[in-house]
Amino acid sequence: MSVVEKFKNIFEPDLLEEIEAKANNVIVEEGKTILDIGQTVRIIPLLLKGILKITRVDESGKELLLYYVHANESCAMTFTCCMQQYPSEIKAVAETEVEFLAIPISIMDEWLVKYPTWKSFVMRTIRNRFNELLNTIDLLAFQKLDERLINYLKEKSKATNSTLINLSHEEIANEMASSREVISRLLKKLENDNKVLLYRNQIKLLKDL
DNA sequence: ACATTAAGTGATT
DNA sequence: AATCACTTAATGT
Repeated sequence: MSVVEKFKNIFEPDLLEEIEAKANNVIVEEGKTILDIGQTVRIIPLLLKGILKITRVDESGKELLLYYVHANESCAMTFTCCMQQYPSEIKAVAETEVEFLAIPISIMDEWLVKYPTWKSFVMRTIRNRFNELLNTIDLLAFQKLDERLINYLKEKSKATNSTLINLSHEEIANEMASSREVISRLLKKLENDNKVLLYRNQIKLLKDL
């Protein structure tokens, strides 16, 4: 599907034309880091295909999942970072093979005044993400780890479009900034409640999770 | 058969 | 809920 077709309901025709003219099509293979902490944001990614995983990393190298960017979305953090060329606070990894349009940040300002649909798109993605982050903070602050784990598994399942999760308990623990033993115990509990099936490096999600 | 890595468990803080 | 120390199970060589 062409770019124009994909976004014709969102952006005005003039803008679509300019996107076609000025944006580069980029394809990144699974697992590759697109943007690391400290790097300067040079482009705005407009996701066409695949999923980006956005994480924070603390001093000791532990990762905490912030959110996923799905197709037809962009990353709110890049908007906020790029305006004034701040280095990135976050890390973006291609969760699957990813295809996106790279829009040079130099024309961001121009588009914001020129195209109302671009402005509302930017505002909308920032607002959506902000709400989601508030939600995440709620989860961290008030929700118990077991609920967070269920949440995590569901998100993962949605991201990979499969109920079979290919992760070790340790990998999950790292992404949730927890420890392997705790995750193992919680998963065991979920298995006893017939919510999941556990295998080595694999977790099968059952319907009534 | 052996080594390595993932997962399970009890005790301690 | 995290960490430690240890056991058990699965997997690769």
